[in-house]
Amino acid sequence: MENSTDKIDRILAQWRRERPDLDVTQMGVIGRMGRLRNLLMIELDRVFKQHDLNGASFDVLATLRRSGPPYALSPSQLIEWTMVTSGTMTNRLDKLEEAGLITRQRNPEDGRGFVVALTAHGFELIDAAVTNHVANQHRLLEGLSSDEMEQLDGLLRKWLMAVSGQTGSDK
Amino acid sequence: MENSTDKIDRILAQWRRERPDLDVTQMGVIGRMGRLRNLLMIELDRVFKQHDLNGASFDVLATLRRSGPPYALSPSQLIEWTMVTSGTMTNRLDKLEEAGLITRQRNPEDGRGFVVALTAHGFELIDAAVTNHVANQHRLLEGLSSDEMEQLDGLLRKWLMAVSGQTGSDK
DNA sequence: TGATTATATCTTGACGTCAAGATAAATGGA
DNA sequence: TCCATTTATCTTGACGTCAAGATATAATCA
Repeated sequence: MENSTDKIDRILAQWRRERPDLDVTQMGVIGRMGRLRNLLMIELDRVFKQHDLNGASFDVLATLRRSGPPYALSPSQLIEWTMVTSGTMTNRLDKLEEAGLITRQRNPEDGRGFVVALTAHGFELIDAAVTNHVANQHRLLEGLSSDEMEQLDGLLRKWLMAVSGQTGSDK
Repeated sequence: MENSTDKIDRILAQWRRERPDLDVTQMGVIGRMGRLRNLLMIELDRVFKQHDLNGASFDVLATLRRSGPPYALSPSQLIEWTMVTSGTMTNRLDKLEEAGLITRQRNPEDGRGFVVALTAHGFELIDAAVTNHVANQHRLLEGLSSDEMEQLDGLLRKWLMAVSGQTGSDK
């Protein structure tokens, strides 16, 4: 017990044997983050599925919900918040519209644009889903103390800022 | 300056306004990790692309390379290391075989199986790619001190272990 | 030995995503 | 006013992934 190793440790050990010239410390951090992210996605999807949603549809509905009344945004605004391409957003909106969770109306003030709004059903559904989603996230972080969680958040924030700055993304 | 906010902070602020009943601290941590992961993937892909690879093909070739001589594994072993489904692996191997980076031969000791091996070209390519990949990872972590990196790794390890145990995945 | 069960891999069909390009409407000068 | 440019969104085609099921071989056991 203790000092237990995981798959990432075994990968790093292999590299150190085969390529002792490389310092794979960073690979460990990045690899562990990737694995964790995948695992978390699977767990989050479980709850989404209980509401007939997936990560993509949840993302759009949640963005509309938290934007506040009248729970309506343009596709462009949704694209900015969710950081997907316009093609992806068109596809997501098609599905959500067909499911009766949103409406898509032409913007009377700009003939090029649309206004995407939550339906009553969409509102109820996302409000319930978010409640369960947040509870699920709490469960997934039970393994860390609040101090550790705060520390982790600080480090991730710093890292994210650094990489964003370096690559000119986000804002 | 200082105390700067990012997109995640703005999302959390919206939730706190619209749903003050929810504690979204955990959402912040998970969200920031997701964004960071996406950003990192984009940056890693840049280097993969320089070698005509993507994350999927790099993953397979790297697994074969670090397994050591004779740089050969079964599809099942590759599936276990890379944690993808068999259908995904078949697809990846088809592409790599067509590109001349691996060979796929029937296993003489088990008629159901195959032996996937790096070609000479595949070996050279992945060895060069890994060198650049590791340098790229170093660059992406320049924003953190080695102390911070170590701290982060420890927290991620603990979190990963907790979630893995909770969900019975990984090993 | 023959039948059942387990294993290794491939096949198929559906998804969500992206890049690139097509439309159509709005904007900014000349 | 008219044309060139920009903006908002949709369309198309290609990818990588997964779940479910199809095959074929191996292992087990009655």
